[in-house]
Amino acid sequence: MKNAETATQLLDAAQQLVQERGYNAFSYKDLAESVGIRTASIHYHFPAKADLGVALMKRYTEGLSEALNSIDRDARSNKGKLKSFIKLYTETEARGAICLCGSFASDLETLPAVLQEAVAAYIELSESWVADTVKAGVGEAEFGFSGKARDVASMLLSSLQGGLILSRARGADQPLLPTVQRVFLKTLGAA
Amino acid sequence: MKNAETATQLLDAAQQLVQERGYNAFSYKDLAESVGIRTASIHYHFPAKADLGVALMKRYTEGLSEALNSIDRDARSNKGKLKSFIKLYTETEARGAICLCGSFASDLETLPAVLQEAVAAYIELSESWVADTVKAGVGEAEFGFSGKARDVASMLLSSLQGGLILSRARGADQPLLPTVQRVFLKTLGAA
DNA sequence: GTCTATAGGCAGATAGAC
DNA sequence: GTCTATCTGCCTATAGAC
Repeated sequence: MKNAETATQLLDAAQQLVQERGYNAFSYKDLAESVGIRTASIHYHFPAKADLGVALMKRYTEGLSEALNSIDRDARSNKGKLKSFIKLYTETEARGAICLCGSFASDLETLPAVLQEAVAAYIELSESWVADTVKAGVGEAEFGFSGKARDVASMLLSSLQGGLILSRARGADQPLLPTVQRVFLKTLGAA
Repeated sequence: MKNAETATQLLDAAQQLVQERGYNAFSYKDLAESVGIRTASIHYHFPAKADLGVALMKRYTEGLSEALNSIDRDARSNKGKLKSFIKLYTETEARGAICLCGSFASDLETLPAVLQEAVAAYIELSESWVADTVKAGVGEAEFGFSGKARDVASMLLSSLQGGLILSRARGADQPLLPTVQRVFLKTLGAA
């Protein structure tokens, strides 16, 4: 039986490294130093680096799925749901990091196929949830928006991913995501 | 005197590699094979990899500057200018690549300071040009948009950068940038 | 300007002791 | 589960011949 605690520590440290430096720019040595074990021990939990990458995306996608369920359960309005969704990214921006999925996506061509597919699945999950939420808001006359829900959903996801990347490069004193939220809600006719 | 032709070939090949695979995911060996020389010869033109990166961003930023001058000279309307600007990215999407600046930005934390600054400068150039163009369009009553020009400019850049990254991951059959353009122009009240 | 040869270090990964 | 030891290969970079 694997030691779940070490595996979790490895995933936590690896996630931070990928979100800060990128999948190709961190090594098992970096990870070993973060967690306080030797590189050879990491291979016990994740035989190859690709296995670690797949486990990261799996956990991240499950986390998103749970967060979306939470939002659907708790939020009072479709506008509130979308704001809660955007908040998931705002927290990442505050850490000066980028989305795990966005980080993998920017290294896409260097990734094994399973990992590429995991990236696509994460995007699809996000996009369909946003589109459904927009549709619901339009149907309930909460948003004045007229147009394809899929289109604004794509736009939102693109601007969140790009916003995180540009925000970090511009500096912590000029956050972009509040602006993304403002413009997006205005576009929806929900401002 | 350096052989300008080889240096240009190296920059061309390196730019493609960065836009496809990322700065940390290509090597002098890859580059040498692309151009048909030995890795040691690359060091004659670009002593360290960072020098190559800086030269890439310098050339890319100068290219943008020239493209913006061209657009300002030729376009008939502010809407036309913005469409020409977006077209610069559409061509990148068609190649299945991402923006050179976006690629560097996603690896930001692993870059030397000069390169980080070059990334920030490229973003600032783009953003201020878009904001100025939006302002002009609002002033000339071409756009119905009311709000901060800087905000929509940030939004557009974020969605273009993020759009390229997500588009590649979703697959060539579902381009995102036409959608980005449509939603953006609608937001501007220019559709 | 480009080459061969080589340095020195780090990458991911495996074998086998404990 | 974690360790030491080790492998093989690739990385950036340099020295010096041509």
